[in-house]
Order: sequence, then structure tokens, then C-alpha cells
Amino acid sequence: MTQPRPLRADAARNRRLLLAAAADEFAERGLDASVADIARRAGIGKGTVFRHFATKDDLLAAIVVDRIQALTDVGERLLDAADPGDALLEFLTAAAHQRQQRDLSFLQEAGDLSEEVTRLRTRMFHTVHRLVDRAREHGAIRADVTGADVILLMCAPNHVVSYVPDAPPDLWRRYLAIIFDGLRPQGAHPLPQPPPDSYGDPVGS
Amino acid sequence: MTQPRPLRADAARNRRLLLAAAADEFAERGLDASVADIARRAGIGKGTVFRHFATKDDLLAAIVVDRIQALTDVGERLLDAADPGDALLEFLTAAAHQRQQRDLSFLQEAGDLSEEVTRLRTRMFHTVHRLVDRAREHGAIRADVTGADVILLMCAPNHVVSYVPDAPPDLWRRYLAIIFDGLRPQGAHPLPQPPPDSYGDPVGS
DNA sequence: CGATAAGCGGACCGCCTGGTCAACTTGTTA
DNA sequence: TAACAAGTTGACCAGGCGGTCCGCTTATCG
Repeated sequence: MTQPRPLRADAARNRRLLLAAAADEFAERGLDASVADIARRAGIGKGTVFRHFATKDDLLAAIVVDRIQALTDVGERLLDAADPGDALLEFLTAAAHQRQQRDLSFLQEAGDLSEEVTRLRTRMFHTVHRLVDRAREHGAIRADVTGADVILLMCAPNHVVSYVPDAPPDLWRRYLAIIFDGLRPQGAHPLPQPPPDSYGDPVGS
Repeated sequence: MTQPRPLRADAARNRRLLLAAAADEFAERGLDASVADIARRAGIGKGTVFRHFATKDDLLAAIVVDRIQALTDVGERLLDAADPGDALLEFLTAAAHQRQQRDLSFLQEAGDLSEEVTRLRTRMFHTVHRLVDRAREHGAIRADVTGADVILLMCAPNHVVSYVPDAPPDLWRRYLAIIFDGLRPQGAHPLPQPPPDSYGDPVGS
């Protein structure tokens, strides 16, 4: 069902170099990183990039799929943690940690890259909803925030930090802590607007 | 000291159309909006754009200067409000409100556009620091957050909302409320990282 | 080893971008 | 109204982009 013939050894090596270089380049320069630069960084020709991935978006999708996959795994593993509040915080920490480089908006902006990305993202959103529901039932977060809220806020710590030049690598933890405090029930003020009704919601949930 | 000759009537009109079109276009498409599109939207020729502003960055700077100016005015007016906590919240509301369209990162990314932008931005940051200091002294926000923190978090509500397609125009208020709750002293957990030491800090303050 | 196809790479293409320019139009003023 | 400077414009340019292609290299395997 998958490829009948395995990659040639050098091709496999180049593919790894390419993915690593692309991840770095996207992380540093954002989505506008040029294919030529990525190829140069990987030490391969530009043509080789397009042999491995038909378009630049396909290359990006491959990286994004990887990240979403990893994050979903973390989330699902945390679903039966003892303390649901800690579990949610840990999940958000993992999410921000894997994105600690420049804000890529990996999970959000890359929405329409491919069917696979969409599918995996939906699955990840589903996991977040369950983590949030558990935390809410446990009284660890306020009653009026939803999974969609958390999904939207998930990227904020990285985004915030991206503005400060030469930021210490763990600065995002500070803003995650502030935002998470805003999600806690203690001292919560009523929210002025309803949550977005469908964003990030698994269909029918 | 300023221009000896006033603009011709049609030129002034075009300038206004241009600035309005550019603001809209930047708001909708972000910083990548093309000069040609802006000109088309304004109903003028592309050459005319460059007669009014030598470069695309100059055009952007003109808009940014305007926004920063307006925001600083709001902030300074709020400096002697009765309730410093409310004043800070109101300032953040004004900041998010003026940026309620697509996330432009006006204040942050546009850092090096011109000397004037840098100067005005520094002045605005100074105002924020004073608002935050007052709010903290008044016990309205937690002791461990700084002006730099608030400056960084200022854009987060807009950024967060920018991910949801067809968001209700006031949705950002919801996330501003959550983040502001995270800034309050009630139920605050200690922050894991020190604040950025210099970002947004007026020199020597 | 020798044959073969998988893999490689850089010249090349079309497109779009920010920016220039010289011919043309028009508001202003005496 | 006449004359001139201020303003307008779209064709044009160089540069960079994603993507293609074909002659060359090289890993693989009988």
C-alpha cells in the first residue's frame, strides 16, 4: 500500500537534511522562507527539494504533520493523568515548548495545506477539548472557558515572546503562566463575549 | 519649518484616499499587501503612491505613526483617571479596539520603519509603564508583572482572534478579559521566569 | 564489474514585486 | 486666460520567487 521501493540511501539522507533545514528555516524566517535558502541550508540543490516534495506547501505540510502528531500524542497520554488541571497545563507547556522558536503559527495558519493536516488537526483539537472538559469538571479552570478558547490561546505565549529580540529561551513560560492564571477560577471576572461557537470544535461535540 | 507650499487640492484628496486604502489593505492582507493593490483600491495610479511616499515602508510608517499617536493620547489621558486598574484595562481595550481588524502587529513589527516611529513608540511604551506602575501600586494588578509584560501582551487578544474565520467583531474582548484576569492579584501563581529586562523600557527607567 | 534507473542540481521560465521615469494633465495664480 | 509648476500615470526595469527540466552522477544489484 505504501511505497513499493525503499528510498535510496543518499536520497533518504538528503530527505532528512532537507526536513531539518526546512524546519530551521521556517522557524527563523517564518513562512516566507524561500525554497532556495532551504536548499542551500540543507546543502542540496533546489531541484532536489522539489523531487522530495512537489510544492513548498507539501514540504511545510510534512513538518506540520510531524508536529501536530507529536503534540496529539502528548495530549492523549495526558488524558488519564491524575490531576486534570496539571495535565492541561502540561499540555500547553508542551505545545509552547515545541514552538519555542519563532512564531510559526504552525497549527493554525497551516490549516488548508492538505487533507492530512486538516484531519490531524481536528484530532488534536478533539484531544484539547477533552483535556479542557476534564480540567473544568475538576474545577481546575473556570466554568466559562471552552476548548475553543484554549486552542486559540495556545499559541499566544510564543507569539508574545516573538516580539522581544534575543529573548531568553524560556521566556514563554512566563506568559503561559499569566494566561493560565487567567483561565483559573480564582478571581475570575465574567467574560464579556460568548466563545466562538464552532472554531476548533469536533463536529457534533 | 514644515512645507512652505501647501498641497494642491487634488493631491491632498489623493493622499487621503491613499492612506485610507492603504490602511484597509494592510488590515486585510497584512504587511504583504502590494502597492499596486493599494493604488487600485484608492483609485489612483501606482506612480502616484510613490510620489506621496518614497517607499512602501514610508507609507506604512505614516499609518503606524497615526495609530501610535492616537493610542498614546488615550494612554496619557488615562494617567490621572480615578481608578488606575480600570484605566489600564481601558487602555488595553482601546489598543485592541483600534487593531480589531486583522492582526497587523502594527506597534511591534513596525519597529524600525523610521526614526519617528521609534521615537513615538518609545513614548507610548513609557506611558504604558506609567499606567502599569500606577495599577500595581493601587493593587489592581499583581506585583510581579511589569510594563514590559503588558506591552508584550497588548497585542495578544487581536492575534488570538485572528485565527478564527469570520470572528464576531468584539470577540477580542473575551480574550482580553481572560488575559487581564491573569494579570490580577487574586489567585495569582508565582511566575516561573523573570520579565524581559529591557524590552519596552524607557531608557533608565 | 557493468548496466540501469533512481537521484541530483542548476540553468531556465513565467510571474509578481517594489520602485523609476518621461510624457501627459490639471490646479493655481497673476 | 495664459503659462507654469505641481501632480498623475502606466509602461518599464531589476530582482526574487516557486516550480520545471534535462543532462549528469551514483547507489544498487545480478
